[in-house]
Amino acid sequence: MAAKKIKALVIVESPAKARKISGYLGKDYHVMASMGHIRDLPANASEIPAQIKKEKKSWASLGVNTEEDFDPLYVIPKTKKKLVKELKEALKNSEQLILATDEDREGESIGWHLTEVLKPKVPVKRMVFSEITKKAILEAIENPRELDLDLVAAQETRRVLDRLYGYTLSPLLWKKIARGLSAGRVQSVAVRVIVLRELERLAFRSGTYWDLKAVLGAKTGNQTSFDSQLITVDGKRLATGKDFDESTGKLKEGSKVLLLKEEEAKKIQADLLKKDWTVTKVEKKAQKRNPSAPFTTSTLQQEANRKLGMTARDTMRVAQRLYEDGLITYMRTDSVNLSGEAVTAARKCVEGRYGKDYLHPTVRQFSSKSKNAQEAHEAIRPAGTEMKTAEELNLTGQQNRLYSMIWKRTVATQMAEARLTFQSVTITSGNCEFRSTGKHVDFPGFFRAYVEGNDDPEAALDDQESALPPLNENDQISCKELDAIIHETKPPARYTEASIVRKLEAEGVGRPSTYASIIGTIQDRGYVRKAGSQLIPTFTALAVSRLLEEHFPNLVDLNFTAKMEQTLDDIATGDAERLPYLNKFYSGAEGISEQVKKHEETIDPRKACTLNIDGIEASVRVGRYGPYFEKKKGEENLTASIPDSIAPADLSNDLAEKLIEEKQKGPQSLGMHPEEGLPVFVMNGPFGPYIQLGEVVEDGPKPKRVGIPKNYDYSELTLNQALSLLTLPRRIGHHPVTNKVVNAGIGRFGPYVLHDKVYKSFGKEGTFEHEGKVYDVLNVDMDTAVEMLKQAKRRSAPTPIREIGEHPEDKEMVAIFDGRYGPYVKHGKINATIPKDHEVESVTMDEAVVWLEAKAAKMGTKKTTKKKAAKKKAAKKKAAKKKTTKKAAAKKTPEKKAAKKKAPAKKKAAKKTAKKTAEKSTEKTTTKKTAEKTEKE
DNA sequence: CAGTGAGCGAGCTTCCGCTTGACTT
Repeated sequence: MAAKKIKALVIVESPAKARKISGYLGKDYHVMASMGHIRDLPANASEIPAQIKKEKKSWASLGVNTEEDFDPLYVIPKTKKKLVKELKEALKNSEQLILATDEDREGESIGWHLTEVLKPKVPVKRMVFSEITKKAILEAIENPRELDLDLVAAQETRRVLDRLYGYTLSPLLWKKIARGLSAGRVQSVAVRVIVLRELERLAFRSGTYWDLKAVLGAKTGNQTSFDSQLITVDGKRLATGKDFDESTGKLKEGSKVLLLKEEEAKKIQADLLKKDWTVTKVEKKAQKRNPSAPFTTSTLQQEANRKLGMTARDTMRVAQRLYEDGLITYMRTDSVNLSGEAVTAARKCVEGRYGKDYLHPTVRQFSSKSKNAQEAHEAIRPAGTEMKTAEELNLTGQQNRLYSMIWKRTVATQMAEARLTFQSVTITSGNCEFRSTGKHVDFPGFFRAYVEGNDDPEAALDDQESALPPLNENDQISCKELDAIIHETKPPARYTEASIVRKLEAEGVGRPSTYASIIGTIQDRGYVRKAGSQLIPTFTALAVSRLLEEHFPNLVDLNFTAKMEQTLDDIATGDAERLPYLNKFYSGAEGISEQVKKHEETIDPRKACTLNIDGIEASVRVGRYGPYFEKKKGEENLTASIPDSIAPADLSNDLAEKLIEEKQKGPQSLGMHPEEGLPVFVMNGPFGPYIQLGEVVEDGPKPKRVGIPKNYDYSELTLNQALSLLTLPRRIGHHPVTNKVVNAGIGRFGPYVLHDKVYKSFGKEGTFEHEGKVYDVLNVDMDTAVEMLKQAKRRSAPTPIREIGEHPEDKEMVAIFDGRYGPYVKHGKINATIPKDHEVESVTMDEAVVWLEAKAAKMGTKKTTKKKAAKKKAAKKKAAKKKTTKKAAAKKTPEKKAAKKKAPAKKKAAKKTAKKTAEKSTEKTTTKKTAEKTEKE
C-alpha cells in the first residue's frame, strides 16, 4: 500500500494553475485546486446548522458568536461538499500535504481552512512562489515554511468585521426604508461616492460665458491655418469654466477675470476683423513622457471600459478565458510587478520589432500606488517568454482586442520615453491677446506601442501630432475666420464603471476579485442604474446614504477601510490582537450593536424615506412602488410617481408641480372616438404612457390599450395621432418576394413590423431611418418594412433530429434536438442535455423522462440562488397585485384567476425584459441585445 | 402589460473575498 502512495498532495487555488504546476512537478505529485475558499460563514438561513437554529441564540443569523470571542461559525457550502470529499480522498494516498495557495491574506486563510477541514495525519507544509516557472516552483517546494497564523487571524478579523457590519446594518435598513436592502463596508462607500456626485449635480447651477475663436494663418511663408483662442482683453484674463462657482452659476467671489456677454463678444469680433494681427510671443517647452505601469485588474477594467467599451464583468470574463488558455498571467491582481521572464521577453520584443532606439536603456520596474496592495501575483501580461501578438495567436473578437491591449501595455513598459515639444504662441490684435498651442512629437518612443486612454473622449490623445506652423515674433498674421462662441459650464460628470473602479482602488476599497461584482451588487440592490455608461443613483440610494451618513458617519467614511487595513496589518505582524478590535467595533456603548439598537427606536421610518430637496416644495418619498412626490394641499395629500427615467439631479420644482397636477387631473381625454363613441385617454402606467379607449367597466372586457411609441411626446399627443395608434395593427401590404402580408403594430416591446412570423422592432427611439427619411409605425411603407425585415434575425423553428414519442403523463411530444451544447431532449419548456455516454439513436422514453425530471428539479433549486434581482422586483409586483386582485377578484372569472396563477414565472421574466428594454433605451451597445430578446419572446 | 403610496403576518432578506462550473440551445 505505502509504496503506491504519491509524494504529496499539492493544493492551489485555481485549476489552470494546478495544471501548469502539475506539469513542472511530474507524476510524484498530485496537484489539485481548492477553487478559492472551501468554508465560510453561513450565507443565509438555509446554511445555518439546525442545531444552532434551534438554540435560538441571538447571534445565530450572524454566524459569529458575539458572546464568545467572536468565534466564527464556519460551514462548508453545498457547492463545495463534493470538492472537499475529493480532496479528502486524494489526501489518503499522499505522504504529505503541501499548501500552495496564494501568498496573501486570503490565500493563507484558505490554506488554514484546508488543514482544518481535511485534518491531515501526514506532515503539512506551506509553499509560496511569486511566478509560475519551473525553476521558481522547484525552488519553492524545496523551501517550505509553516502556516502564518497571524496572517490567518488578520483574514478572519476582516471576514468577521464585514459580516458584523453587513448583517447588523442591513436589517436596520429593512425596517426603516425597504426590505431586501443592504449595507456593507465596500458597497455603502461606493454608493455614497456616487450619491455625493449626484447631489453636486443637483446643486449645480450652470453659467454661460462668451469668447472668440479665430482661424489664423501667417501672411508669408507657410500659411497653414491654425486655431487660436481669445485669452485677454485690455490685459484682463477672460473667464473660463473654472472661474465659475458651481452652486450659483456666477463668477466666483473676488475673481478678477473678464466675463464677456454676447454683445461685447460680438463687438470685439467686429472690431478685430478690421485690425492687424501680429505674433508677439513664441514659447517652446520640451517634455518627456513615460509609459504607464503594466495592467492590474483595476487598470485593465478601466482601460477596457474606456477604449473597448467593455463592462468590468465582460473584461473579467474574457480575461479568464485568456488565462485559462495560458495566454495571459493571472487576471486578478493588484501588483504592477513584472517578473524577470516578462521583462526579458518584452525587451527582446521591443528590440526585434522597433529597434534598439526604442528600447529603454535600463529595465523599468514599477511600484504599486494602491493603498493596500497585497501583491500575491504578477501584473497582467502576456504569459510565457514569447510575447506573441494577438494575430500570431489567431485571436478574434473581444479576446483579440483585450489581449492586444495587454500586449501593447506590457511591451510599452520597456520602451524609451517619448519626447515632445509644446509650443505656445501669443498673437496680439488691438487690445486683445489670442493664444495657440501646438504639440510636436520629437521622438515617439513608447507611443509607438501604447497610449493610455482618457475618460474624456474629447481630450486629444498624447501621441497625436498637432503642431503649429513655424511662427516667429513680429510675424504678420491674417485672420481667416473669427467667431463669437457661447459656452456653458457643465456639472461634474457622473461616475462610469471605469471611474468608480479607479476611485475605489485609489481609496483602497474593494479587491481585484470584487471590483466587477461591486458594480453588480449596487445595481441588483436597486441603488444604482446604468444609463449608457453613466452610473445613476436611485432615490433609494439617496435615502440609504443619508441614513448611514447621519447615524454611522465613521462607517461610511472613505477612510474606514484604510484604517481597518492598518489594524489588520498589525494583527498580521503580531503587533495587535483581533479581539479588542472587534470588541470596540461591535460591543460597548459606541459599538455597532448598541448603536443599531438605539437607532432602531429613534429613527422615524417615514422620515427616513422622505427626501426634502432645496427649491422643491414637494417632498420626494421612497415608496414600495418606487419614488414619488408628495405634497400637502390643505387637508389633501397629493402624490405623483416619479418616472424611472428621471435621475435625482433632474428634479426641479416645475417637474414636481407638473407631475402632481397631471396626476390630480386624472386621465385626460383627448376627445371622443368618432366611431366607437368612447373617450380616448392618455394614461401613464408602469410601462410608460399609453392610450386607452373608453373606461374600465366592471364585468366587461378590458378597454383597448396601446403603448405610445418613444418618438411621440405623450403630453402633446393629438387626438388624430391617438386614433391612428388605436387602429394598429395595420396592413402595409404584401411582401414583394413572398407575397405574404406585412403588418405594422405595437406590442409588448413597442412598435414592430411583422412578416411571416418574423418580427422586427423599431429602434430605441421608435423610429427607423431609411434612405435619409425617418419612419415610424404609423407611416412605414413597404420598401422600408422590407429593409427592416432584412435586418431581423430569422429564427426558423428548430426541427428535431428524432422524435421519441408522447410523454406518459401529458401526452406531449418528447423529442431530441441538436443544440450548441450537444444533443438534448425537449419536453414542453424543459430541455435536458443527453449524457455523453448515450447515443442519440438509442435513447428510450424512460431514460428521457429521468433526465427531464432531474433537470426540472435542478431548475427549481437554481431559481432561489440566481434570480435575486428578479425576485425582488417580482416580490414588489406581487405585493402590488395583492390589493387589486383581491378587490378585482369578483370581476374576474375563475378561469382567468387560475390562468394567472399558473404562469407566474413567465410573466415575471417578460416583465423584467420589458423593463430592461425601456431602461436601456439610451444605451448604444445594448440595442442589439434588446432586439435579440424581443425576438425570443 | 397598465394606475398603487396601507396592513393580517411565518420566515426571510443581508456582508466581502477567494475561485470555477453550470449553463444559455
